[in-house]
Amino acid sequence: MEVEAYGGTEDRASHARFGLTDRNREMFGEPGRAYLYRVYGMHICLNVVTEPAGSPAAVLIRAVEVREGIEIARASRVAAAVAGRRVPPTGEDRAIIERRIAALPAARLAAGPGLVGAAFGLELWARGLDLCDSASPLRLEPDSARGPASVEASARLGVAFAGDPWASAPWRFFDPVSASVSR
DNA sequence: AGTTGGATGGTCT
DNA sequence: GACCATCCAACTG
Repeated sequence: MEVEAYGGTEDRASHARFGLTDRNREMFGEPGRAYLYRVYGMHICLNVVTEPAGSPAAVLIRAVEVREGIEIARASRVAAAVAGRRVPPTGEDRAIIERRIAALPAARLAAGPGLVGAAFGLELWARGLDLCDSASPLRLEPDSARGPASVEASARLGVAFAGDPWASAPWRFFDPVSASVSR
């Protein structure tokens, strides 16, 4: 498990630094909803909106441990890899992708922000879903079967462009024991 | 083990 | 027109 916190207009690493735009609209909305965006033209990233409407902030879900539906997650990873191609992959290309993903340990299926989107088969239509609604197709639920996780903090990744203090703020939180963390 | 570059397109100045 | 809240394969040493 691995997450990163992003703040409002003052946080130079946050999408909210531009103020309200079409892309970051969800960050300014109700807490507990999903904020999704596309990065590098191909990956979908999932965030949880965390502050009341009007106060933009979100937590990026950078990595999770897939504990159920592992084969579904593998199939979603394959589908995402295939969909990311401009030209349709040949049968051989597809076989290579399938073999690579079949060989992945389950712990690595969603071990990165883009991989979380791929493993869950997320697309932009999931923007704004209420993650706290038990009827939502995408939601947060307590896991009573799991003990407390250990938590460590570090600087956020991939935000050097923001400069200090934002680039070095220790707002990445992860379970150092977990194998399902980006690297 | 560490570094580099390609894929790929929306978003913002 | 430049820049990404990324991932992976293909290099170097």
